[in-house]
Amino acid sequence: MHRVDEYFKKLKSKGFKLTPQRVRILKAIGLAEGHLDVWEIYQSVNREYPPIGLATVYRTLDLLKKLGVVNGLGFGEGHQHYEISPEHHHHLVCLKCGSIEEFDEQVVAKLEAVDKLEKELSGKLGFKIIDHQLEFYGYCSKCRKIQTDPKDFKEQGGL
Amino acid sequence: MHRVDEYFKKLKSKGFKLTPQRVRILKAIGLAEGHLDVWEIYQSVNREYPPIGLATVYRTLDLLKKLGVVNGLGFGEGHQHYEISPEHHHHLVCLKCGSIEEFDEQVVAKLEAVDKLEKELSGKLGFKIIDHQLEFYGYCSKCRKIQTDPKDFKEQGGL
DNA sequence: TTAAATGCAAAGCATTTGCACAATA
DNA sequence: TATTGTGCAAATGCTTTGCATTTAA
Repeated sequence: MHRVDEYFKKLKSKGFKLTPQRVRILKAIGLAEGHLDVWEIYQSVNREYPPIGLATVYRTLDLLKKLGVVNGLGFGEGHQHYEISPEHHHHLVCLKCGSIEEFDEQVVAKLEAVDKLEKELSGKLGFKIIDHQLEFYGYCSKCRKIQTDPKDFKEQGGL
Repeated sequence: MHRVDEYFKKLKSKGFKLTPQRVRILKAIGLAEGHLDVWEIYQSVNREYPPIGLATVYRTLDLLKKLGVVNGLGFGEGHQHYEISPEHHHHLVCLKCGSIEEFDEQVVAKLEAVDKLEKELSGKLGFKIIDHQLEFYGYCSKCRKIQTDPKDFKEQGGL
């Protein structure tokens, strides 16, 4: 059974109604390749289920977030991207161009340490930890070459 | 010499002008206890330097971010909070009430593993890493007690 | 002196909200 | 049938931008 289907049960068990909109929004997020933002989710659902309002998308995401079913990720763009709550997620965020690369954990040593820490913290701090996110900030290969000075700043759209 | 002062030098050396606004914005962030958001920074600077515009705060933060001097942290509130770029920063973000607690790293085992990983990644991925952020998501002690169901949802302002 | 920076006000988006109507359980 | 959920459109709120003016170097 796919994780998304389990979440349908969770909604029902909590007394929320299982509407076509909610089902489709959750599926859209779950089936997407990357992390969709609100507008993309709206578009995606609209393709097969036209009469949906943007407000419904926002309200549903709000609900799903609070149920711990999806996570909203902010990358400093001014709006959020959503994903089905995963084990964890790691990103490389470029401070200049804002690009976001996901990196495969297997590229390097595992992050067992973080998982272990998560468990320890959960016990000690009275904070029930559901998920974590590790992000690295820096400059992507492209941006490492760019100079940052007042003159270029304007031309490059602020780098 | 305080790190903030070094950043003044960095600005100058890159050819940017050292205006009173920029100095005060940077100081406000550097001296603050927590992580200020744009409005708080604006208020803070206004107290001693009235003729400053909100737009200037935004533009300055943009510049400082791109220079790697400050970091914008998004906690899913719809707007960012700023801090002088630190070694690293770890938070506990409550998925229900949105509260953010910073946790003292010393509470538990150190996160050497993350620092080590940072170095390894820097070499392998062609991505120059400047900083990282580790966030844990879950429910704070207060919110663990609250029920999430349709009836309460409205009354509690969506929990 | 001159490019860069600022303030103000207008414009642009993203998100939230009120309310009448529709739909689930 | 009783709530809960939805769509629409208006309202908010945060952020960006254009332009005339000021200012650091």
